Amino acid sequence: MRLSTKGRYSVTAMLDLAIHDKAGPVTLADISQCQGISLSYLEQLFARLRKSGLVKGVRGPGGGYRLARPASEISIAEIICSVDENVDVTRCKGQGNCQDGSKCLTHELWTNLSTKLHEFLSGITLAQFVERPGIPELSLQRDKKIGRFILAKKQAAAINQGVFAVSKNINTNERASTGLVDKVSVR
Amino acid sequence: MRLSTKGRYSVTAMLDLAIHDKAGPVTLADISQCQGISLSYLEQLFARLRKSGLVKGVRGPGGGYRLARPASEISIAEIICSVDENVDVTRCKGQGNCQDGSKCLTHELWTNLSTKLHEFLSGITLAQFVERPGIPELSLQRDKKIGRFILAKKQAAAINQGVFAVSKNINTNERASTGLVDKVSVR
DNA sequence: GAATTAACCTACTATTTTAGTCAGGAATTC
DNA sequence: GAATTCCTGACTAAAATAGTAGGTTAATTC
Repeated sequence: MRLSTKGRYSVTAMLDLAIHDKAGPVTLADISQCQGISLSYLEQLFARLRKSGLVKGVRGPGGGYRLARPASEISIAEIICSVDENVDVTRCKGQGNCQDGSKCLTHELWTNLSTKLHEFLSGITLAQFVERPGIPELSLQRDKKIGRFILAKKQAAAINQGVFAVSKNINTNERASTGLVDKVSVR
Repeated sequence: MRLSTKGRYSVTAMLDLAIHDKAGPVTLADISQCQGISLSYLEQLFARLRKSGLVKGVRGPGGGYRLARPASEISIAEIICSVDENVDVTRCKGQGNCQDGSKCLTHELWTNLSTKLHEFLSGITLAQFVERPGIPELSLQRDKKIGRFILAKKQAAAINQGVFAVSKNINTNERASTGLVDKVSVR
């Protein structure tokens, strides 16, 4: 099991949008440069995110992408679903073809497990990550270094105005990442 | 994001082992026939499961595979980890190469998310699925139909002896599976 | 002890997915 | 009208997945 880079890129990019949301649209060129992802590839991903109604594109100079909804209403699950299209279901597609006529156990197992997984990922929102203490400041610091000056300026103003209020931070789970963890979800 | 068939096959096969565990070893040929998976492919998966210490092979006639530990001590996460090898981590491997010297946000985000996902999958054991009411009986019924007679016989005896006690059943979540759910985890 | 069963092992192959490139067009701002 | 940025579709190389094939070894049964 793994999270494709497609999914990872998307979540990361959306996080970037969420962090800079109050400061205005973020261009894909910025994200591309900052995260070392091909611009064209990002465009493909954002085409899907836009079709899913997660982001809004703003054309022309000063344009870019913004979140279509508040970060608190966008879950990790939604992001991943919009870029990963895996529509085909279990081996026995609904009617159960496990050699006999009866519905096979497998189907129920997977719908159950997938439902639980989806519920889990639905419970994590972009906002929960943005709201963690230090994140906006760290992001600003980084932006300045790589030359996202205009954005950094707008963002700094936003921070000063207290837009990035630090609220209930999520369970950080700082313990060292084991090999197992990496295998499960980070590709 | 998706669960590879590699992972899905493995979990399903392990579930089969768990259901028939008290009745003796299960052959890969049986699983192959029942689930329509290539025998050779199953062998490759079980080689990994064995190396991970999740199953024990029993050679010769009447042999097959058994769980190396009680089903209650084998989590879905362990199974998936043993067959999926994705060792490479996030883009910035530890030191953070997001154009500047500082550790990028992304890394923390993913270790955090992956830890949570792993914890989630670690919390689900094979036993939880086997113990759901009706599963052993349904499995027996199916086994009979496709000709797993010897196994079915042993299993029926086991059921009669009350080996498959129905204990606390897990949250079944019967609601219809949405497209979203399939996209998230079932490939 | 020969035949059978079934685990165990290694190498190869086709298909699909991923990740990326390229080449352009359309809206917006200056 | 020139620059900027989104937006679109078609193509491509590399990697992972899923499956094949052909064999060896250990235990059991006859």
